[in-house]
Order: sequence, then structure tokens, then C-alpha cells
Amino acid sequence: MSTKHIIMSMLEIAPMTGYEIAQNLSTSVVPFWSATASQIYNALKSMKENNLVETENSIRGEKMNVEQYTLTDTGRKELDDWIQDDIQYIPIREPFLLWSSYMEKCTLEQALSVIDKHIEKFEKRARQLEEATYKIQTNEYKLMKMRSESTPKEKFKKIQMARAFAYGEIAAKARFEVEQAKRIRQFAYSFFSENDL
Amino acid sequence: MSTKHIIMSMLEIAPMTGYEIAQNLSTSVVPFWSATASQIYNALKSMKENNLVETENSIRGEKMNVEQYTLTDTGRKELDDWIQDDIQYIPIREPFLLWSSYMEKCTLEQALSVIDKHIEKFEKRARQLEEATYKIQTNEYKLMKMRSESTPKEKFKKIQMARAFAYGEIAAKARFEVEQAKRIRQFAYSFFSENDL
DNA sequence: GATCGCATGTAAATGGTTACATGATTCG
DNA sequence: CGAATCATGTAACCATTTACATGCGATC
Repeated sequence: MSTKHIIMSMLEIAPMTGYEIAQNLSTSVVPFWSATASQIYNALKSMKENNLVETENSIRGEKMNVEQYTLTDTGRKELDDWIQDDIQYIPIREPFLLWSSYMEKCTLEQALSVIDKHIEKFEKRARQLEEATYKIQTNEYKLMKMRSESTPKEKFKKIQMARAFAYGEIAAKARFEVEQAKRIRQFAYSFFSENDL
Repeated sequence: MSTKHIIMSMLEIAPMTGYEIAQNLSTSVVPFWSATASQIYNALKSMKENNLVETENSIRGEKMNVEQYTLTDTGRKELDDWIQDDIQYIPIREPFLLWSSYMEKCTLEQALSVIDKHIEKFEKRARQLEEATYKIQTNEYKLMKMRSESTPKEKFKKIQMARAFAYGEIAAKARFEVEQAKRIRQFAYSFFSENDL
């Protein structure tokens, strides 16, 4: 399970609250793994029990309680070990291609509606990721800027290289998804025009 | 959740036992959704409670009990409705690219080991899918042959077209994964040679 | 003072994995 | 007769989703 590890990788950058982790995972583009807020709070709870993170309570404003989470040495080690382990692949789940393989069950209009929503979704994702890749390279990206403050210059450069490359590749994957959906769109036209109309 | 729907789509072809469904999902290439045997038996149980499938008990050999599952009309309708619904996307999970973005945490040797395993895995998948695509077109593919026996000729041709196209596209996706991993392999070399050696 | 965003959680239900358990049939 | 494969399931656990619940802080 990588939800814990992606949380650890956030806390490696800087101590954060659960809310900030959730924000960085949803609104900023951290595009390799998603998690909901309640999932994060639950994970943090169990990580605290396993001594992977520590909390520090502080007050924001008058009386608003804020829990700040810090990665422990155990947590840091766990994170390093995880990178050196074999990758745990997840079960194959291709909802869009699964749908497309049953195209004979719907009409052209229904098909185009589904396909166009798909294109829009991944077009947007691709654009965001391409922008994020650029921002990492030019050091405008929020999380990378935070990291640059807590990391020696030489090491930071390496991290920046690795991240920028990975973001470029995940952007390429989103692009592929868009191109694929466009091919499927073309196919739908020929599929429904043959002897149906 | 699509696990139930992929089971229904199997039963649409022909009545089957839980074991046969599991086999068709794992050994034959049904590459859009995966499920374990126990997941399938559990799903079938709840589908029976919801009247989506019916069972018929029979004896194989001397005393071996076999449960054969058949899709009910309710189940058939549920399957058709599902295709016409919006796609339920699953959470983003990119374990390989996630790993690659933390490349600075390992050595070149470790990186190559992970990358080469990835390439092998998806190379194999791509080859299988390319072969399956061909077999669907030439009507050598087991599940399609079964279907051709229970479906009117015109309708079968349409189904064959849709499946062959979708299989071709999922093969293309596996190919993309291989090409991407090769780029990451290249990157790893340059990443670790720069001022490290 | 109302609304929106910050902040933290719990509870119930569902979905999925891993391990266990059992027994029959087929084929070499 | 032993091994592989056919066949069906349960139990415990873990992961995830959805819905609920609460209250502070900033700003208009």
C-alpha cells in the first residue's frame, strides 16, 4: 500500500497538517497517487501508532487546534526502504477501454458523449501536468520551492531532475490517453455508420 | 464497481461456473479488469441475492458438485444500463512512475533492476494482447468462438469489430508502457553518471 | 452575520487481498 | 498412486468510499 508512503514523501519535504497533505494531493498536482481526506487522517493515525510520524499540537488564531505531523527517523527509513523494494503493482483496471469494448450496446450519441467527456478530462490533466513539469524546471512549483529550502543545493538539483522527468512522463501518459480516445472517437463514427443509418 | 459487471459480461456469452469465470479473467486475456477467485465467488453470492444471476447445480463425474451461473433478465438489463451510464473512474494509481520520481533514493543497479522487471512485464503483456487481437479477428479466440455460437451472425460481426478494436488499443497502451520504461531506463543512466561516478 | 475555506475527525459500508480449508477428477 | 488442476468457498484483515459531524477564521 502506497498511500502511507506518499504521505511520508510529503512529510519529507516539510512538516505539515493533515489538511495540507490532502490539499497537496488534490489541488496541487501530485499526479501519481490520489487519496481522500478521511483516508489521509486514518493513515496518519495508524502511522502515528507505528511510530512513523510524530505530532505537535499548536494553536492557530485564538483557539483553533492544529496537528502538525513530522516524519520520524523510523518513517524516513521506511520511506527509503520502500523505494528499494520491488514495485507493488495494482490490479488492472481500465474502465474507459472496458466500456469501449462494449460499444455495440449503445448508440453513437451515447458513445460520443462518453468519449468526449473522457477527452476533456485527460486533456485538462495533460495540460496541468505539462505546466507543472515546466514549473518544476523553473523552480516555480510550490512543493519544490519548499523542498529547496530544506535540502542542500547539489542534492536538490538531483531531486529536481528526477521529479521533472517523472512529471514529463506522466504528462506524456495523459497525452497518450487523449490521443487514444480520439482514435476511439473515429472508430465510433465508422462503427455506427456501417449499415446502421 | 465493475467487478460485478465484468462477471455479467462473461455470463452474457454463456452460462459458466465461478471457476470458469476466474479462469477466463486470469489465464485467457481479458485485459480490462482483474479479479481474484475469492472475489468472484463473493460477487456471485451477492449477485444471486440481488437476483442478477441464477444457479443450477449439477454433478460432474461421480459426485463433484458444480454450480453453473446464468444471467437473469434483470442481470442483462443491469449490464445494458451500466454501459449507458457515465464511466466511474478509479483513483489515480501510478506505482511505477511514482517510484521513478524518487530515483535519487536508489543506486543505478537498483533502478535498472526495477525498470527491467517493468519492461519485461509489459513487454509480455503487450505481446499477449497483440496476439489476442489477431485471434479475435481470425475468430480463433476462445471466448469469441463461444459467443459466435450464441449470437446472430450480423450482431456477432459488430461485437467482433468492437472487441478487436478495444484489444488493439489496450495492446497499444501496454506498448506505450514499454516505450516509456525504456525512456526512463535511458534517463537513469544519465542521471546516475553525472558527477556520481 | 453569513458564507467560504481551514481543520479534524468518526462510523458504516463496501470492496479487495491473503490465507486457509476442503475435496474431486484427470492424467501420467 | 501422486501431482496437477478442477471446483467452491470462508475468515480475517486491510483499504477505500461516503456520509456525517463539528467548529474556527477570514472576509465581504
